[in-house]
Amino acid sequence: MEIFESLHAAYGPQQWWPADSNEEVVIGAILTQNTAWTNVEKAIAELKRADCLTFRAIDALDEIALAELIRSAGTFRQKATYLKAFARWLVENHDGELDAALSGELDVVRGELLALKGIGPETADAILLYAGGHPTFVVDAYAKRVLRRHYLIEPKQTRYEKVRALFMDALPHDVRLFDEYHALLVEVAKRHCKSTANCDGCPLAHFEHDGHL
DNA sequence: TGCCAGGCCGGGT
DNA sequence: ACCCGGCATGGC
Repeated sequence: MEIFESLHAAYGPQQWWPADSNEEVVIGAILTQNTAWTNVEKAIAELKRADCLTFRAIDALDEIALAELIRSAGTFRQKATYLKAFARWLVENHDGELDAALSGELDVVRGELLALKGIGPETADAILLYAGGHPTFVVDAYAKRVLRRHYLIEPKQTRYEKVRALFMDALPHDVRLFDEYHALLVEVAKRHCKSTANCDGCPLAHFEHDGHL
């Protein structure tokens, strides 16, 4: 866990996914697909203003009206469809109770989420970790960028499940660890692994060929 | 002013 | 299995 320890020593506890409810986590997870978080915040504010920040409300809402509320998040017609699909699934199969829907065995719930339109592997893992309290590792563009930059994965070996397995096989399955680790990878990527590398002061500067996570 | 951001889907090879 | 075009807003 050398990388984790270095990042943790440098940045400390992160408190990453800001939300007032588990439902808001899921909504944010869908809205943030390939989208800057600042644009998601505007959309969430619009949903809150319309009192539509729950899946029961979204299930009852007209899809076109929903799309208009979340316009600022980009790809808003698709995301409106995805939110409606999630709401319908939740109400039909779990009486609209998110916590109950996420309370099963990790792999089982993960499979159910992946079967939904608009829920891919990263969104599923974010939901499972941050709303469901399941120990699953969230792999995003930031994590891949950091790993590539430090030669911990091959340039082409960025298939989601492979990278996820890299972490899951090497680390204890602990929610707090996975939460914190993901947040720290985002932080170091934002500071040092943008399009142009700012390696000055990067906590990982000396980890170039160390295979440990 | 074009490029990018906390992806995913559907169709093609 | 993997690759690609489309989706779309707001910030830099």
